[in-house]
Amino acid sequence: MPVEQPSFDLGDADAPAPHRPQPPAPEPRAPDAPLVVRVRPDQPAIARLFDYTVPASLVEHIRVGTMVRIPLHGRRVGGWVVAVGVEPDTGLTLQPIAGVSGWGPPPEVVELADWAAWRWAGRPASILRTASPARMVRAVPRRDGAPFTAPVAVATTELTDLAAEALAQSVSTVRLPPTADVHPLLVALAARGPLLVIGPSATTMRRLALRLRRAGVGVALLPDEWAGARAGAVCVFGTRAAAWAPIAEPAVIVVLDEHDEALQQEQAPTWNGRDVAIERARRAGVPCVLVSPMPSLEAVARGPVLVPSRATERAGWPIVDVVDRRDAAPGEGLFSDRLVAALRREGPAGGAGGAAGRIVCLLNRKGRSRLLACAGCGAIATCAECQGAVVQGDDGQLVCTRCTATRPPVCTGCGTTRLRNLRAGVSRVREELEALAREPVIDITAGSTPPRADARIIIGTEAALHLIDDAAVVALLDLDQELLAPRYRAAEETLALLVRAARLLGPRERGGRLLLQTRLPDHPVVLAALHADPARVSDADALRRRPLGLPPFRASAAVSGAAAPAWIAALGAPPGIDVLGPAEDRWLLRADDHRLLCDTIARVPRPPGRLRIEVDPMRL
DNA sequence: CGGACAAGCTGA
DNA sequence: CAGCTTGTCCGG
Repeated sequence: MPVEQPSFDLGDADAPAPHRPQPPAPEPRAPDAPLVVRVRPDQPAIARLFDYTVPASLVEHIRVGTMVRIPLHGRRVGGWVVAVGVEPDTGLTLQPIAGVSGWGPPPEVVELADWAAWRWAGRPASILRTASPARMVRAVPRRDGAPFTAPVAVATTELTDLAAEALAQSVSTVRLPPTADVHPLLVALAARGPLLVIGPSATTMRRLALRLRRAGVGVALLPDEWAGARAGAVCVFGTRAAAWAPIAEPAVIVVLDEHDEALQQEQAPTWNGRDVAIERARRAGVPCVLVSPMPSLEAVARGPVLVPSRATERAGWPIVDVVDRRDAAPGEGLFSDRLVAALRREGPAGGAGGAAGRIVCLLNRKGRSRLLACAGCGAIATCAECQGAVVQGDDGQLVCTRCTATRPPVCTGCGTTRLRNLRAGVSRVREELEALAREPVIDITAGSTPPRADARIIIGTEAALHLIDDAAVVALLDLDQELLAPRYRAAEETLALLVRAARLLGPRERGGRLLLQTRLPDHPVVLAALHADPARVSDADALRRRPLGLPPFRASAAVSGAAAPAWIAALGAPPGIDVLGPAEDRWLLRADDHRLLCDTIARVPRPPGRLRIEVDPMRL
């Protein structure tokens, strides 16, 4: 169904804004000299830029960011125009570009991609792919200079005051409790002009975008409405990739739930949407407003934390029941009397909340499996050295829990590679809960479908929090497993889990309860939730991390892959860089700041072969 | 990335 | 020594 699209609708996406002049026009050239553009090929392995001429018929479509086809070494590849009207090296015959594919990111984003490639030791092309539309955009809507329509002013509230304070800062964090409604804050910020709003959850971003649209404000929701965002004069909402949104001139950049790890890209380059947003706002000279119920140390290091009243903050955290399990015998810690009472609706929250008093029990299991059986002969997978139980690591290898010996995932009995995850943990707990509750219990793990609305008791892993949005009680059966996890962010990650649990329960006035079973009742995470005071975690973490040189106090990068030994050899021992390892075929670099770390990484040539450099790794 | 070309291996 | 594989280089 080809729609005739004879030429590009240039719209007014690059119309000059009153407070910022157009970028300088291309250098004057002889009337008959062809326009020359510099192009970055869409091939991450090719780091160079190449110059091409532009046929006269295509000149009107060319701007910085435009996606073009170029002949390169006898074939055609895609690329982005990164400069227009350049002076080519003399003595070089330039080829013409082969065509214009469509609209690309605006010039500021093309520059930001270069910065991010430095900051996260990646390739600009891989960033530009993220910044480009999923499908080619042949035309963007015309807005014909229509101005941004700000929302109608709302009465002054605590949130409008916080918004005003945040707008006076270049970077600040507004600490709003887990169940607080951020819509009024966004309305107040949008009085300044079009917002760029990014956050970890697609469903939340969609909901907030539609709500602002209903309030009469122009909104484009990424990734679907890329062209609408490129046209300008609208607020743009999206998940972490929206940090690269094609919005030419946001008045404010907002990052919701800035503490959430989903804002960080998992594959290298491991850019973090919050940090991209902060840099983008700095370059644009506009305020960056971070919002979180539990500001990360990274956010705290960037600017002031603006807090609402104690009453507001307390109202937005749930009632917390700390169940001290220090006197429980080892192994019987999962089912306290308080939990059993809640299961039988005898607890204080028996009639509270929606979903007929739903109870969600969480038992998180990181890693892939605790117990594996062979799909062929049924044997339980054990260690070849000591016959201990093995668990499957994230890389698929079987690791012995006793002697840490590692082997490939192959059955020692019959040689098959098909191993079945028994999930004995959650299954057994489900049966025991059913016996205790005397009614059916549903279990939910990653890949499950959302439970029926009338499922009253649910046991699941963290994945359950994505599939359920309503509960009267959320019980963390083994909080200590989270608190004591061997990750430097364990405390922040656990509090983030409690934040998500709190959102199932709703505001404190709904009476939902967060049940924490723990042998560490005085842990800062427990106290933070109990007192609605997340600073207890960030203060304690800062005290712990600073002397250890952990993020954000020092910068780090993990280097792995087949080419890592050669790269480390080429790195040598530059001043100011600590090189640790290898541990599990991974080296760790540390420096006092990112400038030194990233400059050093950029100077070392990359040997051929697979090399993964993870700047700011999640695990050290 | 992927084509071009050079250097190295093999079999009659 | 042709014919093939493997490796390195480079692109406008």
